[in-house]
Amino acid sequence: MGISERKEREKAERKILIMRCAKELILQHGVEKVSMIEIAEKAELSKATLYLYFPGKEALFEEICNEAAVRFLEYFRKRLDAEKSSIKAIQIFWLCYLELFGESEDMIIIFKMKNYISPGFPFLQQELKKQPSADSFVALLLMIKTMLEKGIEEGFFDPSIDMGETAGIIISLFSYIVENAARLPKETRQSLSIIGEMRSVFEIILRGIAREGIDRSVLKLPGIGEINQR
Amino acid sequence: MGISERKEREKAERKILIMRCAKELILQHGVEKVSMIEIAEKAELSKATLYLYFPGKEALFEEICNEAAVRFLEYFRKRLDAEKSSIKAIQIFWLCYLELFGESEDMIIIFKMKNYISPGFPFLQQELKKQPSADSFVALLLMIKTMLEKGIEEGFFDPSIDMGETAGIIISLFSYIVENAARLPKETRQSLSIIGEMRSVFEIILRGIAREGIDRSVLKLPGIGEINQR
Amino acid sequence: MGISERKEREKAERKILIMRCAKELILQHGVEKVSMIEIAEKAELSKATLYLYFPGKEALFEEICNEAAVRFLEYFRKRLDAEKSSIKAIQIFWLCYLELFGESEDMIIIFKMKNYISPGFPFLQQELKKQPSADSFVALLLMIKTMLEKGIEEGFFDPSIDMGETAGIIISLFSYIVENAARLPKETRQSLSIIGEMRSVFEIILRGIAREGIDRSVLKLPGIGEINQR
Amino acid sequence: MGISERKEREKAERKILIMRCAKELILQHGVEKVSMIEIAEKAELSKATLYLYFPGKEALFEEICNEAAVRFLEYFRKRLDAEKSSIKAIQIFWLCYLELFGESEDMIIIFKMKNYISPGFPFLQQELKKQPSADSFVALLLMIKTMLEKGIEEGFFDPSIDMGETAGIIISLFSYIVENAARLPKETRQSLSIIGEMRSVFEIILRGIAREGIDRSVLKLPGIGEINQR
DNA sequence: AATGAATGAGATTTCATTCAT
DNA sequence: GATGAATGAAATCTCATTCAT
Repeated sequence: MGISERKEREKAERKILIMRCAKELILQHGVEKVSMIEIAEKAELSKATLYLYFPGKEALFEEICNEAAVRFLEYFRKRLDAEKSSIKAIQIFWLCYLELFGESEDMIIIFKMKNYISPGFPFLQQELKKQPSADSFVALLLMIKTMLEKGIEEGFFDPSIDMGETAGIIISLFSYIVENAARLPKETRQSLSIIGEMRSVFEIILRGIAREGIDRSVLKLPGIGEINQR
Repeated sequence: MGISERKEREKAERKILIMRCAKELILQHGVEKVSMIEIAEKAELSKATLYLYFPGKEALFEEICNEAAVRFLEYFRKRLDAEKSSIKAIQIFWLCYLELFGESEDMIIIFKMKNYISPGFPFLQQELKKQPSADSFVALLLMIKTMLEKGIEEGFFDPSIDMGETAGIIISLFSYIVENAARLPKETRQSLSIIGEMRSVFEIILRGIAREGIDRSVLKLPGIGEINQR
Repeated sequence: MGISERKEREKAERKILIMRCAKELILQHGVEKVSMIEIAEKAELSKATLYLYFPGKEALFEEICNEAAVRFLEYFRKRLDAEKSSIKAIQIFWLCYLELFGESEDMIIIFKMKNYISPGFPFLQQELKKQPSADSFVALLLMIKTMLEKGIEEGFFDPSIDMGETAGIIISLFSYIVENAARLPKETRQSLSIIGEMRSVFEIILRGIAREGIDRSVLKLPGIGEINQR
Repeated sequence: MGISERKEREKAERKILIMRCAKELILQHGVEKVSMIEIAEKAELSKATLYLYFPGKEALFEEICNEAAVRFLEYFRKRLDAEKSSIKAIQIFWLCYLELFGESEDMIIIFKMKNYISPGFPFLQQELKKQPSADSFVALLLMIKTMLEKGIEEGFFDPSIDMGETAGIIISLFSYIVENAARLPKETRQSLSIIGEMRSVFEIILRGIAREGIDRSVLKLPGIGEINQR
């Protein structure tokens, strides 16, 4: 029992090692340009060994992506409190995003991979069904949608707007900005301007879906200063 | 005289044929996956012949992209009237977009190619300078920015918003949706839902950048019905 | 009659034009790297036209080579006087070589082409018979051999030496130096050092084949100064 | 332990196999005309496999060349004795040359490759610096130069002659003859006449650079007969 | 007579994947 | 379980030569 457990643990560790190396390379060079040999070399394994842990390149990438998405969702859920208002939830969502974007770079991985694996998502959901790996994307989408719909109930957002669609827009924009930001060196990426830009976009969207007459100052997202205070 | 003219015309037609075949393949499989041999086969030419018309793959793709962008800009400028209000101009912009999106698929090409040639644009403009081929993207960005700034002057939009950034957001979103939409079969793509979705996005943005208190009905974009009436 | 003559003349002129262009390119880039299209462009003709005048690349090159060799032989024969001593003849040979090397670059063409067409010559004369184009090389070889043998008769050279072989050595060395020199820009090529080097080589050979006891000062070749005085 | 050693040996053998096949093809068709696919076919490997052993065509060729040059230099150094006179050293040099020319064909490879990699060498040494692969050629040149200069000190050779230049001449001639000889079938190549010819050339040069009055019989090189007796 | 257009054959190189050990 | 070695398939690009007009 002890032995088989250890073996299993070791196997899991190897898998994580491979995924971590792949992630680093993806962050450096972009998804398309990462090759199996590079990953193998970085992990100090042989190419053939990768195939013991993953049936192929595609599967490896999908798993990387899923894992990051699941982590984000958990991270967010942990910080979320059912009683909080939708606006508050959105602000927390934003903070989680910022943190994982800057620190673990998980957001970059998520969106880079999303664009590679399910480039049509969230707009082409019918195609999605063929790729079970996209489950976590769907979960993300639903979470945002739920928040936004709660915002309608609470009177912040315009009830005539389709929040499934809006959730898609938000994911798209974040995805797009992330894809761009990922090309910058890490220091630049964490600079105020990039994060400021993402905030602008998000705020414009929030204002765009708000009910007429809502006080816009409520829709403001926390800035960098407020993040550190948190 | 007549002969040389005809030859020239034929040569131009061949060039167009190649570009058309390349465009179709790009629309079908995405830019990255299109190879010179595929284009050659589709055009019923030999690989070598392509190189008579274009110095290389890169150049072929750039020309496809530029041509589409120039066409869109001209198409739009022809319909634009200097005296019209910024809101009207934006509506016309939207109509032009819709038409070229649905009919000639030029918008799809533009944005697909943009993502291939200048993936960072519009957010990483410093990288842009290395690629002179991106001139037409810049022109597009500037045109949108100008419209939005005119909207500030006319009192529609919030003067505290950076319209260069907003123009970038709009391009990004259009680019993103287009990239997605392009994966659908043509019929689906022209369906109400996709176009409706694009309209929603654009309208949300417009509302998001509008001054507080502006009558939102002014910011509405023409729907499918109105297009055909036009 | 007048017309057909003119036509023939024009045809010959075209041929010469093509050959001249090819020669210039060979001088610039080396034989292997010259392509038919380059020659055609330089001659402001189409590739296809070249094939009207020459059955193929090979034949074009052979003719260029032959023509240069014939010219050199004629040039030399005109300056040669049957009564002159063999040493004097060799010195004139050397002067002719220098002049055509520096001015018309014919020597460069001859040897570059020789190495391309009949790389084995002068050592592999049995293979040569398959290439009738090498006639002029043979003529050159024989001329040198004749001079050297006359030198034996006149008591300058060692009668135990095979002068056919020696003639081959001389051609080889000249060929080799020319091949090297041709890679230099024209100005450098005509500099004292290259010509000086060729002279050294030739003098060493002459001393090497001289009879023992011969006054070596007789074997000196004219230097640059003497050339211009001539 | 034994296993990894065997694997390493096998890998080295494969590398040697590839190089041997490449060498044979070079000997048969000349450097320019040998392609990676031909080498692969001859070695009964796939094209891709070659790239496991060599980063590219260039590198493969350079390694072939270097290896042959290094072997020759070692072969010669082993037979050389510091106390021996320069004339003796030259005779040993000649014997080494003959042996490696006839048996392993290394000399052919060296000079064929030299003409491909550093065609200007030894006359265009300024171009050489760009090609670090030419180190072994330089070493060869220096070795000959040193021998010749020792010959001046010992009173055999004319002190007014530039021995750097002369070393260049010798390399050129050997290179030239080798290039020619390599086109012959192996049996012919090893025949008396070719080797006799090379000997003649070398002897002529030695006589040409000898001091006046030196007994020419000292400058004789061992003939075929003497080689086998050795 | 001249040529624009086309092409077949071939070159180098890359990479995901397989398999014997 | 791990891997070194091998490879098939594909990509981009070049060039001498041919042929219809």
